[in-house]
Amino acid sequence: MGFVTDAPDAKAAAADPAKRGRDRSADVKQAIRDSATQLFATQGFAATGVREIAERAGVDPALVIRHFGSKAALFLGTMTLPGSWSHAIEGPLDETGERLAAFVFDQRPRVAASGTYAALIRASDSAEVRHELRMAVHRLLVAPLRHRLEGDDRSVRAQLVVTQITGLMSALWVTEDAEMLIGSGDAVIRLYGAAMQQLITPLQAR
Amino acid sequence: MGFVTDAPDAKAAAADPAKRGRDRSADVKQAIRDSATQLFATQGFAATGVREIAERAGVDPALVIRHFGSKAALFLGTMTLPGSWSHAIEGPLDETGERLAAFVFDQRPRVAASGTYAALIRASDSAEVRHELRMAVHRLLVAPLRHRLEGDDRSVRAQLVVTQITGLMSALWVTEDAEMLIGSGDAVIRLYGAAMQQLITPLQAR
DNA sequence: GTCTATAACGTGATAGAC
DNA sequence: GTCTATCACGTTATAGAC
Repeated sequence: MGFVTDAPDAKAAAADPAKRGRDRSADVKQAIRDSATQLFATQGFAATGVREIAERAGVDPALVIRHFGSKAALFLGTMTLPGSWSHAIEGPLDETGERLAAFVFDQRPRVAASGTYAALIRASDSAEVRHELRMAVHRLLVAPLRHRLEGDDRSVRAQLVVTQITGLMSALWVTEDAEMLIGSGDAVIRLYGAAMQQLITPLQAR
Repeated sequence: MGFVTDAPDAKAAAADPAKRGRDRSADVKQAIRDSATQLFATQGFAATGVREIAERAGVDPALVIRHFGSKAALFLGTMTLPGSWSHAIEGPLDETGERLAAFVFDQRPRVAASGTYAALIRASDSAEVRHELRMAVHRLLVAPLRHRLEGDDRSVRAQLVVTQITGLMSALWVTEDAEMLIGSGDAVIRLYGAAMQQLITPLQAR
């Protein structure tokens, strides 16, 4: 397979076999968590096997289940959206649209963010994953953004700006729309930023 | 399970057992296709079994594979986005944003459109599905829309309007964002429509 | 008692024999 | 076209090591 991202042989990162009992157990659990995070984010839920996670962590497959209950629970426990949107949301209000677009655009190579989002969307047939996803998006994006808006329909507008953001994330990370990448990032940021700005600070004009 | 949409017992729709040879074979194939379309659109790829598809079509499970090669190929062959966007795209240009938003919003109860889109997105870990999805979206939305735009950056703008559309589809059909439904459809259509209009007929002002 | 490893079960998709 | 075998999967039962 071969991943570009990091250590070619992260196996046996499991634990110092010299350790015993609770110490080693914690290490094993962490090794499983790390392995799962990597694999889920790069391959998704369905394509990643429990045996594969275990092998990469250097432990027995049964341990994965014993420690986390099920593959689904492990997925839910590890796949959490990283929340570093504060800078994009908290700057000057009249350029927030562009900052948001630029932020999404710049995350492209980062597997932690883009891979996690894609994995969650693709696993969203589970009601639990959908719930997790909605909560995370609300906490990280909708709520902070709504807090900054002024005027009418604040809630709906915040929600809709986030809908635009997730649309961009989907295009870049889920369906991987290549045209948009070559289509000059600058234009994307400027134009999509303006479209979001329309809902952040609405113009009276029409 | 119980589906709200249609015939409670569509089983044995397979074929008239009196028929022979090529005739019956075509009927069987169609019955499998119908069954698969229904089930994939309501339950998604992973949750739908070959046995289940076969039972609903009234045929042997092995026939499903024999006729379509694999479950994945059957999925690819049946899940195609319905394309009835013409009205929304072809009306007066200065209200296209609202028409697009309204069209998406009104599709909500229709499983054929919403379920198919959700199923495709969730199966988009397959490179083939991603390709299929991009082609369909381009053919149904990006190309017709770009054809109607004027001014600079037509291609990018068309692409970005479609990004907004898919964002709305994701929110309504994939993550199933409930707040937006109660959040008064009228406001959603008006506001999101305006945001799309921003890219369809850009204002010079700022 | 607690953590780990072996082996086995049930179910899924699919391939091959008839 | 139908039946049965195969193989990989998630998961569990159970026994071993400290």
